[in-house]
Amino acid sequence: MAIPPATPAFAPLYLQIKGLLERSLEARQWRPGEAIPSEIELARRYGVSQGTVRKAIDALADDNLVVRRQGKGTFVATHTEERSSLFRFLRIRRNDGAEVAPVSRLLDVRRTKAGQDIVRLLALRQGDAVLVLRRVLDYAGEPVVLDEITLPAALFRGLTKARYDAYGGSMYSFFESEFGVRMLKAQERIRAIAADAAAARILNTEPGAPLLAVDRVTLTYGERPVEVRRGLCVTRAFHYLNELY
Amino acid sequence: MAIPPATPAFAPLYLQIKGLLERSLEARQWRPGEAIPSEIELARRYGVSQGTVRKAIDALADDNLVVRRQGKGTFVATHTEERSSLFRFLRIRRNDGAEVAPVSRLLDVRRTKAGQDIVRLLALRQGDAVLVLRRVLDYAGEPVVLDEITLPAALFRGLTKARYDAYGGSMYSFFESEFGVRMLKAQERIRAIAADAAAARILNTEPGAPLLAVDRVTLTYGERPVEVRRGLCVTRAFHYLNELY
DNA sequence: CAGTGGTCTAGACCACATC
DNA sequence: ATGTGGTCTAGACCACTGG
Repeated sequence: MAIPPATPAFAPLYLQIKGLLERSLEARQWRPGEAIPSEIELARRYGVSQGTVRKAIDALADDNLVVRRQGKGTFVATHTEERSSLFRFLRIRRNDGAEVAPVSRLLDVRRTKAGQDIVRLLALRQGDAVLVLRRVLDYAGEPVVLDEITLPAALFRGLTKARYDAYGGSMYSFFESEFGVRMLKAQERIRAIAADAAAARILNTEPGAPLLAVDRVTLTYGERPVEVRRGLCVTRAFHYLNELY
Repeated sequence: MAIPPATPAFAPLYLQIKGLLERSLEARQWRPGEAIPSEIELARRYGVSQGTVRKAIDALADDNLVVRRQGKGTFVATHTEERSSLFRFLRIRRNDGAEVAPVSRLLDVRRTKAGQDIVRLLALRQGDAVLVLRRVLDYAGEPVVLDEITLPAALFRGLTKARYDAYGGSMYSFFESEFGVRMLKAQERIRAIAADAAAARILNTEPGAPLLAVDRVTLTYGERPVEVRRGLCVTRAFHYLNELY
């Protein structure tokens, strides 16, 4: 132990360390996919024991902010690598349960002013600009999900359809590597609705057909909302999977 | 340290301890809501350090099998106490987000032979008997969810409508305290369907109206399935809430 | 081999609950 | 005052990775 904490610990020491590491991650002090310093090095740096750093990193790993790999190190979590991370935010499964990766097809990108709901959900100011993306997820060539994705324009300067089309990889991987915006967690509200004519056409079904409507608000560091998304899903051959525990 | 483990630890020691504790829980060595022995006592009993027992109990707490309370002890988790545990398995929320507890109204209990799907999902044998419960969840007097709950008859001997009606409390609390069956985790598959005439009548909506169909398989100790449930939900004023992280 | 995270121990002290 | 879980430390050893 080198430096005893001056503050009598409003929070436990390991949570303070976790907070410091979180701020470093947010500041992109280490890039996604990169290793952070070893536990021993961090312990030395912060003047605490290795056990305390360990608890801090364990907490970060629980939050999916970093990934531990025995013998190698601890790495900044990324949407770009690891096939598994795709299904963390994609809960749609084929009815036989298989984890099939869909093809993402961007229909259009449009720029507009945020409506009242979006202003509230994204914590924007009245009149702020947003980008609205419409995209379809195809499974084996069949359209299954129609997403309308709303983003604060200020955070995604230069996002165009051409640029996404040129990029290979998932939407969140695109956001992370091209705009430095990392989606960390989300809240979804799910309802059943009847398909309108436009959605029915795109999803290759009939108007009035029951659809799953999934309304998502996605958060980045500091609980800041950075995406609002509505997904419409045809659940004939697919379903939304959720684990309760 | 008293007894060094004879086996060279196929699993880490703390996971072995966790397994032993789990078996004790399953055997109802301590009743739901009761305190388990203190960390120091367990460490003495198993001949390991307190830190190892601590990691084992932490893992059990992560699985929601026990609840830690500082200064008091560690308690066997129960569906009977704690309002919060209700919403662990009930994801329906009012559109304004409020956690309102519904009133559960049992329509009927019927005994029958398990069909092919149920045999598979509940790991039964062809011809085994099951109980089928139909119940409605009312929110402010309005029917919102219609559940069809299928249980292995062998585990729920003596379950009747009268007995449930006499019992105050949630369904899982009823199962736990009256039949010793504890629901630990579940998997849900969610789809949008059109209401049939029967469901529409009970849920006070029109045939063909879009409904959320939530298919749940619920597991107890040892990953054994003990409940299959289909919930139909009118999502006009309500939705299904899910957190992704 | 050295370096990393993973486990285990032993002991000190803190925070909380109860009597 | 006592007993509980919660934090923190220091050090030993294990298991995995890669040069």
